Amino acid sequence: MNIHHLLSARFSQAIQAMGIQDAPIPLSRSTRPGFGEYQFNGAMALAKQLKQKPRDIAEDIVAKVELSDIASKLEVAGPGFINIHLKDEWLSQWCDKALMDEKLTIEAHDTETIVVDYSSPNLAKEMHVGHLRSTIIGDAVVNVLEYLGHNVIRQNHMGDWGTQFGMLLAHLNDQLSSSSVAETALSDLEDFYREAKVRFDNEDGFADRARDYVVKLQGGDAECLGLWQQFIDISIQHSEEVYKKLNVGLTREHVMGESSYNPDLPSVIADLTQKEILVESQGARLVFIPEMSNKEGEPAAYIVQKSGGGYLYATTDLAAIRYRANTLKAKRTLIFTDARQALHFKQTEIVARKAGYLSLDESYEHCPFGMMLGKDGKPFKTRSGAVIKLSDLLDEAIERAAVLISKRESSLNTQEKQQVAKTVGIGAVKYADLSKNRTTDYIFDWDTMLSFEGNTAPYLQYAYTRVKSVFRKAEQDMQTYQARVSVESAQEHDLVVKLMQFDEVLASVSKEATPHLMCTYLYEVASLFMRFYEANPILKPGISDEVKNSRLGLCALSAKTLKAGLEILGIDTLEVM
RNA sequence: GGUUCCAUAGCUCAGCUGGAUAGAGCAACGGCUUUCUAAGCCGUGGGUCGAAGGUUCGAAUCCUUCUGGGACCA
Repeated sequence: MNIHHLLSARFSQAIQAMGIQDAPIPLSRSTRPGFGEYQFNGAMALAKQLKQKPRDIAEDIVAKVELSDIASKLEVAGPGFINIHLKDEWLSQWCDKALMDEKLTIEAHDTETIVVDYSSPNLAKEMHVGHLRSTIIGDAVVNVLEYLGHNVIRQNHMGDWGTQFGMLLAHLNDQLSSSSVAETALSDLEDFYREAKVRFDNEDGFADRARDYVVKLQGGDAECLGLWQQFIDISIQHSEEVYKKLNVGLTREHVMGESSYNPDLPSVIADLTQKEILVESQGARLVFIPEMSNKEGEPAAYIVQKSGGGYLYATTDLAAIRYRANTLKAKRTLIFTDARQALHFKQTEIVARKAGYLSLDESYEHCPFGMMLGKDGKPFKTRSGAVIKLSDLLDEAIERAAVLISKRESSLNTQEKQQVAKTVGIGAVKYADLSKNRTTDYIFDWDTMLSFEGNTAPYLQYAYTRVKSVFRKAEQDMQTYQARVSVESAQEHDLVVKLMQFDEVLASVSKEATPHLMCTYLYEVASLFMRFYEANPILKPGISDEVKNSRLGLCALSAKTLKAGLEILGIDTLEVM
C-alpha cells in the first residue's frame, strides 16, 4: 500500500474531471500535526491558469475528489492548501491486511535486472575503513532492491590487477621458496605489503625483479599466474571474513575483479577505433569529450591506452559496462565509490554512450559518498596516522558494546551477552554510517554511535525487543499473530500512518540509493511505537480482550516493520537485550 | 586556473518533486517508575538556514555573484 500513489491518483482524477489536463499533482506529507497527514498543494499553481482564486479552486477540488473511503476530513487552509486527514477505520482495515501479508502490503511493480557494483576493495592490501561505506551502503541498497523483487546482480569489482602485484609476487615467491606456506605468509596483508615495499625501495635488484613479474603476469606466464592466483585467493578469504563479521551478503561468487576484463581490453580499443571515437595522440589512445570542454573550447581527454600500450581503469570500466549491458542485461547499474571518482564516472558514461555500450533506457548511476572523518574533522586514522583496518574497527565496536552491556543489569549469561555485544556493536557502526546522507563527509564518533540513546541502532533494536517481550508475556507468537485492529488513540493513529508509509520509503531508497531515508523512517517508527507503548497499556489489568488483541496487532506490525527495515540495512535484531 | 560538492541550533545531522510557524538526536535544565524491559516517555530553552541579489503568490530548497572549506582535473 503506497498512500502517496493512491492519493495522487485520486487527485489526478479530480483535476481531470475539472477539465484540466496534464496538471502536476503536488502531493506531500503535511508539515504539522494539525494539518492532517498529507496535503495537496496544486490549487495555488492553477490559480493563474484558471484565473480564479486559489481557495475557490481548492474548494472545487475538494468537492470533486473521491476520498470518502480514506479520509475523515478534507479542509482548505491558508492560501489554498488541501489538508487530508486519514480515517481511523481505513487505517484499521489496513492493519488487518498487513498482519496477513509477509511483505507488509508493499505494491507489486515491474522488476528489473540491476547490477550493483560495491565494496570493491584492493586485494593487494587489507580492507580498511575506507571500504566500509561502499560495502554497507551498497549492501543496503541491494537488499532494498531485492525486497522489492528486482533481479539484482552483485558485482564486487575488486582491485586484483596492476603493477603493485609485481613486487608482491616477487616477495611471495621468495617467502614460498624459504619454505613458508602462502596462508602464513599472507596472514597479515598489511605487513606483507609493507615488507614488499621496503624491499622494492631499498633492496638491490628487487625492483627489477618486481617489474619483471609485472611483465610476466601480463604476458600470461603460467607460474606467475599461479602465484597471483594464490595471492588473490587468500586475499579474497580475508575479505570474506570481514563481510561475514559485517553481516554483508557478499561472497566469492560475486567477485568480478578488474582482471576479469583483461581479455576484453584489446577489443574495447579495437571497437572504439572502428567506431572512430578514438584518437591517437603522442602514442596514447584517447577519446575527446567535447561535452566537457573548458572555456577555451578544448575538450576533456579520456585516455584509454597509455603510450606504452598499457590499459587503465578507464578501459576496464568500459569493458565492464559492455559486459553488464550485453551479458548481464542490466537495465540499471549502480556503482558505489567515493565522491572523488565522480568525474571519472561521468566521463566513462559519456564515452560508453558514444560507443553504444549503453542504450538510452539503460541507466548508469554513480552513487558517490563522502569520506569518514575523525572527531577533528580530518580523515579518520589511528593516532599515529596509519590507516585503520576494517576488521580492527569492527572488533573495537564489539568490545565497546560489551563494556557498555556489562554495566547493565541483565539476566543474560556471558555467552548471550557476547552475542548481544556483537549484534549491537556491529549494528551501531553500520547504522551510524547508513543514517547519514550518503553524499557528504561524516564524522565517525564512537561515543555518539554507542551512546545507545536517540537515533541509533540500539534504540531500534531495543524497541524490537520490547515487542518481543510483550509477546512472550502474552504467550502469543508474534510472527503468526492475527487480530482485528481498531485504531482509537492518537498514538495508534500516528503509529499506523507511519507503518503504512513503509512502501513509500522503500520506493525512495531504491530510486535514489539513499539508505538514510530508511534509517530516519525506522527511527520514527520506533519512536512512535515507544509513545504508543507508554500511553496505551496492553497486558495491564482492566484492558478488555478486544483492546488487548488490537494493540498486540499493532505491536506485531511495528516489530515486523522494524525487523524488515533493519534486515534491509543489514542490521540484526535481538529477542532480548 | 578549470570542474564539482559542501556551508542549517553549542555538537552530530534531517529537511523529498519550491509550500503554512525550519525539524530530530546529543549536550543543558525540569518532570515521570506500587516497571507490559527506564537502552524508555513527557516538557523547557536554544536559529539573521554562510552573504547579497534574482525568479515566484511562496525560497533552506531553483538561478547568478561573492566568501569560506573539501575533492577532482591539469
